[in-house]
Amino acid sequence: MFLTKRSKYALRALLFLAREQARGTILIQEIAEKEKIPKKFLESILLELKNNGLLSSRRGKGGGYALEYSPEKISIGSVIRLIDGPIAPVRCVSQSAYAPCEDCLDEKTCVIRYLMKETRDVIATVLDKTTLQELLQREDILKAEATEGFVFEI
Amino acid sequence: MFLTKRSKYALRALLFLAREQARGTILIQEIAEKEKIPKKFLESILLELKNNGLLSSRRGKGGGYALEYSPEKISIGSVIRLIDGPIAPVRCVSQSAYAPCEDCLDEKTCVIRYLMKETRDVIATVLDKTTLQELLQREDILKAEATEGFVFEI
DNA sequence: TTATATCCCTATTTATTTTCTAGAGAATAT
DNA sequence: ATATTCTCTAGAAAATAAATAGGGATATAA
Repeated sequence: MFLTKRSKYALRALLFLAREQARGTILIQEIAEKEKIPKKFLESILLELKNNGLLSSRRGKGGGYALEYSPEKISIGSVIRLIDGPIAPVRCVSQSAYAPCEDCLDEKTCVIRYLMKETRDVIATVLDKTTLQELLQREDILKAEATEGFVFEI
Repeated sequence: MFLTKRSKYALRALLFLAREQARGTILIQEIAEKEKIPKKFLESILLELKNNGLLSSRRGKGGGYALEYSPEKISIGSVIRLIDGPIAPVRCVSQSAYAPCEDCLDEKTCVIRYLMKETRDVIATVLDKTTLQELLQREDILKAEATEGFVFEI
């Protein structure tokens, strides 16, 4: 059960790009500074996102990165799968990257698998239903609450 | 998002002990063989479970391990927390082992945190509601289906 | 009491994954 | 041309996970 820094950084960078979408391309440098992400590390992350079609980029003066799709088209689940790999707690219940356990006696009757399948499904539901845009909207609400002193009951 | 081999082994061992509860104490050796778990590795796992009160043990001839509680008292969530640590995808949303992110600008308005909290909650719900006993019951059902050729719709 | 079975404990090795850095290469704008 | 910025390859460093080694402590049985 773990989100790597790599995918956390990826999400922060994508949220940043989504927020600043109107400005066109944004420098790695700026994202790294504002989001406190090691620049070289971020470079490799953004490159991976670009190579998988989520970002576009331009080199040279005036270059930088931009979202390739609008924020409501990008689900958090897809980003995490892309960066961290499968969401499932064990590979034998992964939809995107199934692999059998080497030491499993009988997959069909394995109850750990049964439970992990259930776990995978609830995780996937949460992460796939949520988009960058929804997070930005939620961010607005949280910020408003923070300044206006509301308490929001979940 | 990951279940370590260590906790998978722990669950398999506990399920084994729950199934064979009537026989009294069971040897590490037997569990290791039947469940295909490296014996020395399993030793350290069972010891940890014992030191945390889930198992009792006896040394010497006729010794072995046994469940300290009945299987309906042991939730899967508690076992995974014990062996793998917190269930939350990020520590800043962990109930059992909260820690702030070092690089977080404002925890209150962090939307990644918001989403991970939601994720943690659904995972915890699934894992904490399920006990060893329920898994054994489910196992019976799965085995019956496998032999009788039923198809079970989730 | 002696032999044997069995868990208990500490330390260490090995493997794998994650995080981060270095440095040169290629495209672009002026 | 030159400065700027992303691109690419390689790999070091750190953290975590998985497994092994070897003997110690304790209970039982003969």
